[in-house]
Amino acid sequence: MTAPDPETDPEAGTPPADAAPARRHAAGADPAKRAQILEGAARAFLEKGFDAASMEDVRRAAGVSKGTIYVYFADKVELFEALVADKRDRMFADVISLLEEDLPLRAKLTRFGEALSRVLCSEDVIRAQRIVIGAVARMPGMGERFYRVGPSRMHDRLAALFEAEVAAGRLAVPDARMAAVQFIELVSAGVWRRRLFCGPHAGVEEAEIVRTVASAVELLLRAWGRGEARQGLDD
Amino acid sequence: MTAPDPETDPEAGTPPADAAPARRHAAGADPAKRAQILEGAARAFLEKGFDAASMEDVRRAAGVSKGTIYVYFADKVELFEALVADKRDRMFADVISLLEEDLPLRAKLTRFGEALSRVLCSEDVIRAQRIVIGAVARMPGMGERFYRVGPSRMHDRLAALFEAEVAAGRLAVPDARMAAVQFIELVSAGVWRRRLFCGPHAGVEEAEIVRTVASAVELLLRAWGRGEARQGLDD
Amino acid sequence: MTAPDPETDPEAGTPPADAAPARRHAAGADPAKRAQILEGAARAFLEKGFDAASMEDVRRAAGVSKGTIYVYFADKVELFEALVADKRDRMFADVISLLEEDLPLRAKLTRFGEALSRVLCSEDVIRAQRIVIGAVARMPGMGERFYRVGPSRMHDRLAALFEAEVAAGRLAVPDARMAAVQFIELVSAGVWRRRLFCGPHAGVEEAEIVRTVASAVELLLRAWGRGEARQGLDD
Amino acid sequence: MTAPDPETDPEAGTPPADAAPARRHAAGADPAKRAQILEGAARAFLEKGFDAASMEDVRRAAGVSKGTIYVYFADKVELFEALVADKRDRMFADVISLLEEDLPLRAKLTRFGEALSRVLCSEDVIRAQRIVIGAVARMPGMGERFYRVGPSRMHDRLAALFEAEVAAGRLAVPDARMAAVQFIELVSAGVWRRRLFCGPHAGVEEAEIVRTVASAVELLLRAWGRGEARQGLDD
DNA sequence: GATGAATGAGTTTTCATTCAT
DNA sequence: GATGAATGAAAACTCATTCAT
Repeated sequence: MTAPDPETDPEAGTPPADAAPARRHAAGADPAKRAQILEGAARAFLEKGFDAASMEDVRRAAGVSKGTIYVYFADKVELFEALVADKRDRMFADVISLLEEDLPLRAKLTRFGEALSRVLCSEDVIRAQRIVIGAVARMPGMGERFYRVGPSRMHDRLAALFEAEVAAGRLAVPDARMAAVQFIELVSAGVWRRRLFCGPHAGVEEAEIVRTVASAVELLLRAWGRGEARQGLDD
Repeated sequence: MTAPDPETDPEAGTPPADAAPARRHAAGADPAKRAQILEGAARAFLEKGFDAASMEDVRRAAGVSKGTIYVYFADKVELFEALVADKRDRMFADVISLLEEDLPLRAKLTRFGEALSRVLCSEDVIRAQRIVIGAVARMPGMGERFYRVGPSRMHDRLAALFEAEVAAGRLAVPDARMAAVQFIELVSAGVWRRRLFCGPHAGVEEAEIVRTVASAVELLLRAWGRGEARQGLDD
Repeated sequence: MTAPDPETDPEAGTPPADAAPARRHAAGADPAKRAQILEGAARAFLEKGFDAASMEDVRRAAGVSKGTIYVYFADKVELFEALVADKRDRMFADVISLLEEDLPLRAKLTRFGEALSRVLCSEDVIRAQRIVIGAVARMPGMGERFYRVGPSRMHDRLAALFEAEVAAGRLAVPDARMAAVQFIELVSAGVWRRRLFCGPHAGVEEAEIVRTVASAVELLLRAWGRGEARQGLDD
Repeated sequence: MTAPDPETDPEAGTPPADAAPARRHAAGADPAKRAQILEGAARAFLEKGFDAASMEDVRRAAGVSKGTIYVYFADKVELFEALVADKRDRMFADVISLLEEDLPLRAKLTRFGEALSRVLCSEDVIRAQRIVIGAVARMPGMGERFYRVGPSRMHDRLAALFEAEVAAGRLAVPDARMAAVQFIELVSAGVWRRRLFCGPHAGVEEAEIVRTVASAVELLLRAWGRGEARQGLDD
């Protein structure tokens, strides 16, 4: 349940990099070049969006030839899906790991919430999410996978944590998964949605995130906290 | 605070309709034709997205000539922005009006929450939001305006309601705006975000929305409810 | 049997040209523009062949824009097939009509044979046949149609003529269709095949054609001629 | 007149094989590898045609590297011309040899005619001829050479035979070369041309060839046969 | 004032050829 | 000497926009 399971995704991603640095790579199998292309694609797509970015933009940003891109990726869509798959996994891994730390509930939720909110609301990630959302109509599978390995997995992990806390008598939530979903939503309440539609409010986000997460934790504990978990609540 | 302020938007909308109903309209000044074009644009853009829909698609759906479209709208982007502005206002008006009704707090929040959630998560509105979000990079102003007259206005109205309830001693929220933002987020917790990334879960949404709104109301009242507003809570 | 039946071909060709010169044509329906494009396509394809000629070559030769070509023809293949269909019918009509003339058999065969041979071995027609033959693998239907309305129809008409001559006692061919096929082949014996593979032998063709047709007629009449048809044969 | 004269061709073919069989070949000088490449090229070009077959198709079919191909052949055109030169000679050798056999005229012409017709109208050879003909515009030399060592040589050999028969009193042709050309044309009358433009008429060809050759022989002998060569003719 | 045929810049993708390994 | 990854020019085709009718 805690093991990472990236293998559930059809997009295997990088071909097995030889342990011993091979002198010559098979066509489309040089991980460095693949990464270079993905990096250029990230720059081009994040700046302009999927449709507005041309393969020429990608080529220029990646510093490779057009032909080379097509050796590594069958077409523009496949390149984009590979890019999303690549960033996605990296993105959520660190955040989830915070739930494994040995900390009091309040501190753990706060650290997790802030980390999650910071990631999801950072400029690049917001741009990426906008593009993915904008592309869902044409690439439904990609959106589903993004949701599954991102938000959905968060829900699972957090629900498990809540259940453990219930068993330990520190929480009285009647529906752990609902509570998990609500908490995830609350940690970026007002920020994530706004960022999806609006440009960054210069410098505001960090303070807002701290306030928002603190409020989310308080709301949760005030509603469902028991025993030591209620410490510090006025009531 | 409750006054409608559409005039803050640069998109004036319909050109000044002549006071005296002219028999003949100036170029690009026939409101019926304008509406006809917007209707066609809505169909075309909702079905295919901004980039994938061609002006030919719009023309066909609207049943006018290409030239006419360009008389009413300077280019594709302006047409799209006008379309979004047009739908946007209609969309939020009804929902907000529910907050004016004379009902007990719990019922009022439930009705408002369900209505809002149903609107925001309906297939067409989800599609529209995806397209707007996907277009934010290229049309930042449009996203800002959408957020301002949509979610942001919700926050304002709901915060005002909460303040009134605090004044009436039925709520003890320390930060009415934060609570408003949180409530808005909670009423579609787990549904809106998923729908942004995924196709509809056949038939699931309605039941999910009812459950989710009920849980949101309960969470809010359990944390901050006072007096009669706590009726029905076990604790 | 003698009526022209161009309607057997699926390629309807030119849309009905209004008797009264319309001021404005439907998209892709201006016969003059269509002819202009076909003329440019003819120049481009005849010079370079189907694959080697680019749509840019066609555009330049036709003096229209690329977009316009694609309004009139769905793609490169369709343009080419339309071109072939267009030239084909014109090409064979005159030749076949020679068989209807009221002349002694020997003269009729000679005139027909020379006309056919001249057409089939002229530079432009040879180029066209080369391109069609080279394209058969990719457009089998086009090759079949070319053969059907070209050589095959010749066989039919000539076989009918031979049958009439047999009935009139001037010919004793045991198999009129075989004789027709043989005669068609003989009138350009050695010339057509060579021209398919080789460039023009400066100035040789005309004399060669006359000699070849004379020899073909003599061979036929010597083998199967009866009565007056044998006049002038030494044996 | 009967000596092989491949030296008239500029395509020397295999580079000078070292007199002493070297253990190691110079670049582009290994005949086995050259043959292997040509074999792959044959497969690739016959299947797709000159333009549609890519050098990658050739490489795959040949099982060598791209670079190696370019060591043996300067470019795609040269490879194709070498391929055609290679197949060409093989193709006509056997057929011509039939003219050397010691058989009665009628039998000899029949065997020769059928063999020639079968070869020229077989699927692979038809495909090859289509490709060569389609490429004549871009590679005129190749077409010329094909005609010269193919049909043209046939004409020479057959004309020589006819002259011998005239001298022997068995034939009375006034123009042996013309008769030779005519006979060559007649043995595939109606079949070769049709096959150039159309796909195979399932199973028809063999019977048609036999009938056609018989008719060609009969026509020739009926017109010009003398003495024993007229045996079996009704007249 | 409305129309829609024409435009041509710009898109994605292919593939003959080269040259570092 | 062989290899095959990389190249980039060029291809077919699209579509937002204009302007003569």
